[in-house]
Amino acid sequence: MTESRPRTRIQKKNRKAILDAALEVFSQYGFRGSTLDQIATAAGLSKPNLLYYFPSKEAIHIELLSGLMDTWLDPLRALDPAGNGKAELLAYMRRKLEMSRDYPRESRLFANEILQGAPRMHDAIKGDLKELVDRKAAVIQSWSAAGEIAQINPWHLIFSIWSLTQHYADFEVQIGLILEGRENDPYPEAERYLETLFEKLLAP
Amino acid sequence: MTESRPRTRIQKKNRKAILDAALEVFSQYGFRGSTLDQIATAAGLSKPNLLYYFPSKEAIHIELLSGLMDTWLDPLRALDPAGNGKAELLAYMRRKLEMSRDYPRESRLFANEILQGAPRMHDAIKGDLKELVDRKAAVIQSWSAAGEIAQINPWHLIFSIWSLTQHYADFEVQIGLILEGRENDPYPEAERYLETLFEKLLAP
DNA sequence: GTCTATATTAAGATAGAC
DNA sequence: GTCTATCTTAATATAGAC
Repeated sequence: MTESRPRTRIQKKNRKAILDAALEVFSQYGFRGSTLDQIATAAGLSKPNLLYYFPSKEAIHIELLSGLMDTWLDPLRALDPAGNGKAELLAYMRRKLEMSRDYPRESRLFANEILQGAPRMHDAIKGDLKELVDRKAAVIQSWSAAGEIAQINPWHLIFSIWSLTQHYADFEVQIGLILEGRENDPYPEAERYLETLFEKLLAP
Repeated sequence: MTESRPRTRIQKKNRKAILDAALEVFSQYGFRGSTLDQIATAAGLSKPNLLYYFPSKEAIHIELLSGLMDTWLDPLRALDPAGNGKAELLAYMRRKLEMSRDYPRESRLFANEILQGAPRMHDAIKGDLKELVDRKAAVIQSWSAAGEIAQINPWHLIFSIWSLTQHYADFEVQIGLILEGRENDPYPEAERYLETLFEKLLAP
């Protein structure tokens, strides 16, 4: 995926600026709704100069997505079968919530890709992601069987952790408007609320 | 919003076909990522004929969104202050899950609009939606005070009902790929899982 | 009401000077 | 490496015949 390795300092800086600008634009408008003009402007470069660094609009998008999948799955990979079930799952939820807070654009880029039918992530979801989820679902089932946590459907448990945490990034605008005048930063309350929710849900 | 009322049967039929096609396309690609060509093809009409019924691409989008807001809020409006707290909230969750199952495109249209910064729904969210949510949050608080349900943040409770149910529509592709070979239809399990979750969360 | 033809602008991408 | 100029295609929208 990273065949062309940047050499000079200026190349590194510009590639980084382009990817950051593209993340900003793609995460808001999706692939087809974004234009090279927007990305070039956001990156402070001309359109042809942008295409000096990347061969096409699609190449930028693919570069972003392929970098994303790994980062996105790291918290789930970190779920330790040897650890305590409830503690591990709560820690996973907290890490996912932190990612929504710290990387909301990445979350929205992913959401856009799925909404559009996952044309570029289809294989990664069907392959690596499914395989990882199935593996971790078995771990969760073993925690249930050992009486560490309640008997619950592990796949839907994972979906619920995803949806509850990513919602704060993906629907940030809506949440901000509804909580206006009440909570400037929804995350502290979100963490308290979700901790309570999963404590109660997982209690055997 | 509905200034031009269709007269003839054929007008009604074509307007409906256009709005249905537009829902299909907009919900997948967002406003900017969708083209009139796609919508016209999906509706079985020529592009100029489509623009005979609607003055512009934006007019179609606005028509869809303004129809959506009301339908979307009906289940929350139905939350009855006189009813039993836990039963009312579980019924709300079930209605929202049914909407994800029966109207997934509407859910994705809404998700796309929020992801793009809610340019056309901003005022409706800040106005009607916020007002309704604040009102129902007070109802939920009164249920907590009366000991009918646990003490929990009512705003985040509402967010959690939205995220958990809408996730099955918005991330349908991802869920389908992960559950492939396991559950053809995720909704029966989703309902069981979410019932358990909210039973445990709301128990005083 | 519906179509073909077309005007007009925007978008992805390239050529070639510096 | 970066720019201006430009090619080409696609997109919104309109004109005008039928």
